Amino acid sequence: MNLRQLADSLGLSMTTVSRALNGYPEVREETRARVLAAAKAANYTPNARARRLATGRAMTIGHVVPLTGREETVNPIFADFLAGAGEIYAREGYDLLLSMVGAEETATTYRNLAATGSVDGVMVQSPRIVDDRIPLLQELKIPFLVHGRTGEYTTYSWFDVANIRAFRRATDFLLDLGHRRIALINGQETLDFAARRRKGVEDALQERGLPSRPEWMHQGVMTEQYGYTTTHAMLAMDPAPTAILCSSIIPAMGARRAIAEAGLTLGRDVSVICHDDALSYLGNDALTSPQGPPFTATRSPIRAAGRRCAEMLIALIREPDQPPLQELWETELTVGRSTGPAPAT
Amino acid sequence: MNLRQLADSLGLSMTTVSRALNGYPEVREETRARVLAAAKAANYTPNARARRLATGRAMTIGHVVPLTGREETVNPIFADFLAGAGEIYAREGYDLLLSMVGAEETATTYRNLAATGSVDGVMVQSPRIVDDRIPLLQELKIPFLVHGRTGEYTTYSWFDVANIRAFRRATDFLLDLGHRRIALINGQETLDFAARRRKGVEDALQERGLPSRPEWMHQGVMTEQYGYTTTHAMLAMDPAPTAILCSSIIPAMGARRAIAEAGLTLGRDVSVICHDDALSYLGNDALTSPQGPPFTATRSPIRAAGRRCAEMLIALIREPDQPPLQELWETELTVGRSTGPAPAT
DNA sequence: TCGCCCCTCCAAAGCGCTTTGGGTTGCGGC
DNA sequence: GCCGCAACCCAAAGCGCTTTGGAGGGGCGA
Repeated sequence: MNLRQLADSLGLSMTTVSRALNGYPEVREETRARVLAAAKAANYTPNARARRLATGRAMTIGHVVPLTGREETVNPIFADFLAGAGEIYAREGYDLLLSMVGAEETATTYRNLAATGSVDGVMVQSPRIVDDRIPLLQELKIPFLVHGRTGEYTTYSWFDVANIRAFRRATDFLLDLGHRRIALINGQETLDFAARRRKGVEDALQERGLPSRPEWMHQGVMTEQYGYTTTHAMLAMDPAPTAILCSSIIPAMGARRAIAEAGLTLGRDVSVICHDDALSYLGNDALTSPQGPPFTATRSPIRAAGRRCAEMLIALIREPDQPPLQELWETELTVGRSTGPAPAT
Repeated sequence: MNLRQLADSLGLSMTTVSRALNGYPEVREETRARVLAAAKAANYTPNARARRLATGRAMTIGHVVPLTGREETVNPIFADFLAGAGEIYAREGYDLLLSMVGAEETATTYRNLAATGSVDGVMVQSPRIVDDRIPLLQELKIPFLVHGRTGEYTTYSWFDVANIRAFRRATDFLLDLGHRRIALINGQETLDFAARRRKGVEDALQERGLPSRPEWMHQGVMTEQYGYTTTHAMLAMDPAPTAILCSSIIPAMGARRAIAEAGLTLGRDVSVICHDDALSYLGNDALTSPQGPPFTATRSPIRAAGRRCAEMLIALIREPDQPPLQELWETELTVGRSTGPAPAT
């Protein structure tokens, strides 16, 4: 069933039927009702391909998720981010076009999406400290929103969490507990968010006149194994750190494993704070444990971020000539069972 | 730059240019070369929207990922599965349309995708024991591949791993180690794969004349917390199980946490076997640990499954009238450090 | 030289929708 | 009775591509 057949069956023109269905005012309410009833009865849905061509809008948003590292690891936050964004897209009638490619191919991918016109806008994730995707997308004149930020960030739209403040606060929290030997297990510091987090840690240390010791400042792809091996190695040092900051709950779980394996107790012998994106299958809430959540964490639900990013991007698509939208969310420090006063030694 | 402009600039018709670009034989090689050179110089890429309308093919594949549980948890395997599938789609020129919706809305979503013609085929994931999506898609006459299987599974195309055999084998492994008190932390048993895994466990127990004790057979959404709370509760029982099978590495990590917290040693006091989908950020390989991988596991890389599923689905799209494709992969039992002989008691 | 065929290329007709630019009709005001 | 204006509705022109059904011209055999 297509528009022409529906129009013929109603004895109306395609124009009128189209207008009736799309809510235009030039059609009598009685006629509109007839059309809607017939469309429903015939189970008619406009062909999206034709509509996209006719309107020039793809009603589709592209997410290009970069795979990182040799193993092409998928950043685990991305599933929940997508779930959040997808909620909004579905509500607003947008489709989601997903493309997962190695970091080197992302530029080509964006270029292609723009050239073929298969999307109305794109989401940019995990920006690097220097990231050519942003000038590229500006050149391509395609609406985009950056989740995170980098470089000269007054010229484009972004959504970010206050990474420096979050990690500064977390470090202060450890310092206040008496910790002086503080380590960082960070994401890859070519990524902007990781660089910021490191700065937060260093700022806090510096303010108290403490050096940041290179042998305790680690960066890498944030897997569980990475957290494990790094912690394992650091615990063998003399002196060993008494507290560890982790850039994500996943390496934090690896750290926990290494600590347990070394016969130490988390939150007593070694403290751990991580950033918690509130991943749905790695919950860190207190629900099930009356003593509080397992990890002390800087918390910022990634799913909510996905929702907000989607809203902002859609706003940009609808009103392309507005000034850049920028939004910075604070994180929340939730105290859990993974931190405690620095051991006496 | 569109096709007409390119054709005009070359002094050729749109027909010829189109044919030259798409590799049709009715064009002289010299002309084709000229066209290709001009297209490249002008940075011409055909408009995908127009092409989709003209060809009637969407060159897009839909993935409808069901969110499960009250928290609308995203199954963690889905990111790596998508990464695998996306690799193949990119290679074959297909786009990936992603839709994440609650389990109740999946039917509507499929119906919509079919009606609007925005996809050429769809991937069905996490089939339930009775799943109305399969008859629905058959009725809609849209090519689909089921990742997993259910019901009368001769009539449609699917890809699955041998879940019964995998968990039967894992249970036998524990039994051979002397364990007699064996627990299962399973996924939701309305899902077909979870039901099969349970059957595998029960078959193995039954063969040795052992009962499967309901208080040790658990099912739920496979989060880390779920593994933790379930294990925590079981360890407080008298007698407590000496071995636990987990349906995924994520609850297994929760189990490990509960075991450590109870002052017990994994692989000595309590053994754990899990199914390992080889998630990229939760690696279980031996690379970094000479004593072997952390968990003994039935292993089946989900990313490879994604690749294979994509290949099969594309084959179905290209040749819709062929008999159903069906493929069953075996899992591999990798022995790690989480299992050991049953304790003496 | 003629006729046929093959090699190249082209005009035009879609694909199924939206949207522009009118046409008709009916009614109130003068 | 005529004009102007809403209120409704329509025909047709796209959107940018693919594809059908030729058309023209050169080479070859008769």
